Amino acid sequence: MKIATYNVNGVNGRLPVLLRWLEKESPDIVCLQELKAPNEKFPRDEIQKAGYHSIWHGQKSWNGVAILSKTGNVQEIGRALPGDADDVQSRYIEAMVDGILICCLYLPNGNPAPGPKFDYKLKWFDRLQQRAKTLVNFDIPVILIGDFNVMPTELDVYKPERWHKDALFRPEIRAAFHELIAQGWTDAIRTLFPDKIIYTFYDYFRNAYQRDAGLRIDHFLLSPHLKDRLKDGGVDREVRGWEKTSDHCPVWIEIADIK
DNA sequence: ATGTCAAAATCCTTTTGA
Repeated sequence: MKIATYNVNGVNGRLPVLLRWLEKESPDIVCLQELKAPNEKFPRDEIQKAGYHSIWHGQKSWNGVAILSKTGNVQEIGRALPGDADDVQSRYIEAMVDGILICCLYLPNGNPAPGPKFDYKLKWFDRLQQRAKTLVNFDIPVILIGDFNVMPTELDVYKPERWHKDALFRPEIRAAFHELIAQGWTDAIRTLFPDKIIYTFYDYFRNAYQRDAGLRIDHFLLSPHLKDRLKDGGVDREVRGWEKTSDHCPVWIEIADIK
């Protein structure tokens, strides 16, 4: 089973790119982030024509997450991260898909830091840790998937010394990510490729993609049930070079089916 | 400090978030 994540940076503006990639790579399950569309403007019909059932949690202008499935065997569990009833940002959706609990998330960017946006990121991260602490002990496979807006280590940044004060790399944020991992989660891509430089995002500025000046911020965190079923993974880097593309690349993993 | 991109409001140019 192939599972992918893709921060599309506007699901309608990037729809031709999304459909072209779905056709080419044909993942079984896809998590999307940054839909930048209200619920009524999600392109359900076009995605259905491409062979995918979808559930989504949209919002006007910003944020928005969705889960796509080829089988349509999807049971939504929730569409808000517990812990703050006043949080109106659409950044989380959770569903059982083909026997796996898929948690699609778009963690806040947090810049500029310090400031209220960084405080919101820290609080959101704390809520994610709380939810994850419950999920990691579930007797079913669980994956936390999406744009975490965190580079976990210096290997995940093209020039780490330039990023120490950035909200994506500050010590507090890296510490939060490592605390999350310590609950028992497996960073799938880093586990497959322990020493490899892998980026999932390239800024639109200064020809970052052409210079390979990227960041690894899109992650799959596997619960203990799935650790031994991880077969392969990678980044569809060439998609970042397509016309009218997102600033993120699609990322994917392959999970062995249950025998 | 800079740079790019897309979409909304301030509405055909500027502001915003990333």
